[in-house]
Amino acid sequence: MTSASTSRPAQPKTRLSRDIVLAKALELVDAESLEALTMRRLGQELGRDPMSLYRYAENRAALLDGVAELVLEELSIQADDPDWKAQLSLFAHDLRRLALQHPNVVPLLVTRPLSTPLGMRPLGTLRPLEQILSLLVGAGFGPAEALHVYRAYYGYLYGHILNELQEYVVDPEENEVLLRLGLHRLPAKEFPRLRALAPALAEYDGAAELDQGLGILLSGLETQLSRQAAGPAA
Amino acid sequence: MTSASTSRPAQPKTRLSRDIVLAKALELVDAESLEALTMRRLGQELGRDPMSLYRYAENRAALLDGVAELVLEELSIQADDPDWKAQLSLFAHDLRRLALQHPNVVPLLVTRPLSTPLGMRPLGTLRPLEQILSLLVGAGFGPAEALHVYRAYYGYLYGHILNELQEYVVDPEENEVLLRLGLHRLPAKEFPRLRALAPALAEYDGAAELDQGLGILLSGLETQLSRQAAGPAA
DNA sequence: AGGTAAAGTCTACATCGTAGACATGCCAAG
DNA sequence: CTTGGCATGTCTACGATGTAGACTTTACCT
Repeated sequence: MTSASTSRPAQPKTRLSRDIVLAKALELVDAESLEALTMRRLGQELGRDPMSLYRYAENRAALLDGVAELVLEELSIQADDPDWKAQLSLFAHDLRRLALQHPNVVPLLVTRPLSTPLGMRPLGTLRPLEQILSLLVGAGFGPAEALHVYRAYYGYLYGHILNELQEYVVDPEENEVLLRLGLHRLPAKEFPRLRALAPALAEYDGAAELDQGLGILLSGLETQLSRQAAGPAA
Repeated sequence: MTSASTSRPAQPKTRLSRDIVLAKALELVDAESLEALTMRRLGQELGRDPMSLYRYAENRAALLDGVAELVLEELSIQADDPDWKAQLSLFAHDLRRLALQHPNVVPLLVTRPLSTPLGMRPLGTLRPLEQILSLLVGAGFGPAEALHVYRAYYGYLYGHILNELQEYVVDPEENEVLLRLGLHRLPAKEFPRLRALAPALAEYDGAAELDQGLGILLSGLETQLSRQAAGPAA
């Protein structure tokens, strides 16, 4: 063997760039896990010294932010569609698909913002927010109402994704078996409902569930807001 | 100074126990952060060798799970209340209060389950699920319907909490200023809506928002499910 | 050809989780 | 009271991690 052993997927020529680094980082996270994304490991994966990464991200936390931003950039929203509910539904399914495609990144999407005040987040992270606000205002909502709708919408959306990922088990064959096995550990006296629901847990249709919840929430919000706008107290 | 320098809050006598360890761990997480909770630091805080902790938790991850479980144990639900919507609303506000009280623990509550198949989670984590299912079945839902309602409910609830914590800024005085300052960084062309909403962002009433969203979602689910149960296709 | 700034590397250090051998304390059985 | 034995706590040590700072190499513009 001249230079490659088992996995050395990087030719030692090409110049590095932020995009290349982040792409490889995402690849690594998808293939293994968040903890597997260490500076040394990523450096090795790129055929470069780990320290070279610091030219493209201030530190590891920033690198993680970069990965999250990269994923979110795959999303786009048609901000001028007058049918806001359809557009929000579309966007929701896009995000859901993304989450299922990059499950290991979801913890980042969900927790990184908690340690970063809103105004300081990477722009890519804030863009969806701005676009959705724009969509809602364009559809006739007042700015404050739009914020209101956005919050309920995003809240439910993120919650649903977390829910679905929690119930998602990798191996589709042994799914039921594993599930029952896991549940079997639970004391029967204390967890009768949960144990009885094992089969129902196995046949979970995430997309349908998302649709239903969103539909209810959004049309509910719509009627409530329009009623409020019609006759509020002065 | 005889033995204490700045902070040595542990008398070297008392026997350790899992509860003591977890309580101190939670205290530390609340006072500082998740990353501050290292084995060495916690050992020092307890006046014991770091390695002694391994008698009470297999490893650091298990310790984190323990902290999450400890927090969730503060919750309780009245599973025999026939007014399920009121009970769910109560529980929701309990959880919200808990999240605001222990914001640093929320990432744990949200992400730890992602790496643990449902059946393998600490029992304390699963108890709310079981109790809510019980509540719903007791109120007349079929088991599958109950699961359905639970998912939408918990999804929205967790989403709302994440949302609220994201917009929560610590210093209540400089709140507006900081917020505006943060937002001021955003390019005006690209983020007009967001920048204009700075004042609205500042006066966020989490409890009210939670109530409204939950109310809409739950009553929507109720009517939809009852309609479904009345006349479904065979 | 030369010079300058960027890109990449090397070395070193503090800190982390934790394995494994060891010391110490406590309680029950003799 | 003595003597086990087992649970509890400690010590030492190792490999891995993030990253600072000084250095070398490379690429490009004049």
